[in-house]
Amino acid sequence: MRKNSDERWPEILDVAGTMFAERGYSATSLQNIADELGILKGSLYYYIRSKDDLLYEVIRSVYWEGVANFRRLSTGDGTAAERLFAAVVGHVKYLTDNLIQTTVFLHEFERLSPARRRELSTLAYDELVRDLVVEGQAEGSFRGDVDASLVALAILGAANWVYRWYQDSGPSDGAQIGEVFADLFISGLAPRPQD
Amino acid sequence: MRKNSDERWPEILDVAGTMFAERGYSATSLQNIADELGILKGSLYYYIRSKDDLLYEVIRSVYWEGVANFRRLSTGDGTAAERLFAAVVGHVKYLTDNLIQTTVFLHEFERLSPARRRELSTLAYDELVRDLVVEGQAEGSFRGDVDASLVALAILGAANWVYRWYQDSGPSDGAQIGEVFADLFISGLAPRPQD
DNA sequence: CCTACCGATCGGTAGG
DNA sequence: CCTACCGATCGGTAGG
Repeated sequence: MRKNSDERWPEILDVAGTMFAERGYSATSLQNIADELGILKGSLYYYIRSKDDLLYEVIRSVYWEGVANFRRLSTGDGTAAERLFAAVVGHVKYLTDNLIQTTVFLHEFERLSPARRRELSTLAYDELVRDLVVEGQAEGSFRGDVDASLVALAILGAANWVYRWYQDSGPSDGAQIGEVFADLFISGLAPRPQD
Repeated sequence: MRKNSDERWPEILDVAGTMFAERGYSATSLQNIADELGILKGSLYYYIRSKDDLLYEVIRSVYWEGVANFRRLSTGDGTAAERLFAAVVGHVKYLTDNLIQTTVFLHEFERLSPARRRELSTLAYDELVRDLVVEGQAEGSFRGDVDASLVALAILGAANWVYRWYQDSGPSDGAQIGEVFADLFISGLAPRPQD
């Protein structure tokens, strides 16, 4: 069954993403992907120039959409606490709504070529969260006795780790998980009486 | 240069662990490991029966020692809050003190054969943390309006994620990171006025 | 641990 | 010149 390129390319990205998420990038051969698509392995080279291209393309859109989503939520109206809440909820929801691609991004990022790793730096997220924490500390809504960078890494660790255990079958969905996590961190960041 | 088995075996585990942590299990060939050791690939089969054996042996000891460490800290004397603090600090310190093996455990766990994955279930950690949260809620030192399992996953996410960004060159060491994280979560779990 | 290999599969490319 | 592949094979490597 011949398909035109407009139909096939998203299908390739979908199949490759699913297999990379399940077996890992290095353990997935182009033959595996071609078999799943019902085409010959060599035919994949009409769409890509190398296996690394395929990993890059799977990660690229989920990365840029995710950063844009996070930036929009973290730079809106409201206090830093309100924006941190919205950003954490939105980030976890984005992750669970795009679980396969996010899993590939978070688990296989280091398999990208060095040049592509620099392009899609994970530091973007770290900085957005850290800036929110710094703002909240300046506002006085967050305690000032903790290092904002470490707090940002704690928040992103808890949120990103969701890809390791989340199941669509429940009991909680992404938004619910995000709300619990955001509330926990914002409570933990509340200014203390002795400050 | 022939070495006896007592010297060579830990050397094999060290080299394999380092390469699995850096390149990933699937992207590391037995030839890579043999080259680094200065022996022939086929000679590795004097020590192992399969490549999976090597991954298992790298993960096994760091897993069981880590669980024992965590259990000792979480079931000692003191309140649930005190033990959660000690367990988080000890867990992060254990992770950074054994960064290579812990990275292999946390990143390559899914590459183990299904039987071995069942043997080294990551649920052990989840349950230990959840039990601490439940105890703290029963004691009244933790708020009761959050799901203990979700809180446990947030704590383990933040703590385990450390393997993704920790650097021995600083600025914080494992114990310092653990103290900030533990304090943040324990503050976040403090009973609220309206409860 | 080495020598001497195996069945199969790897990522990638040839001409048409 | 292009799109959308094919059958066959390249040099090397996989686990055993």
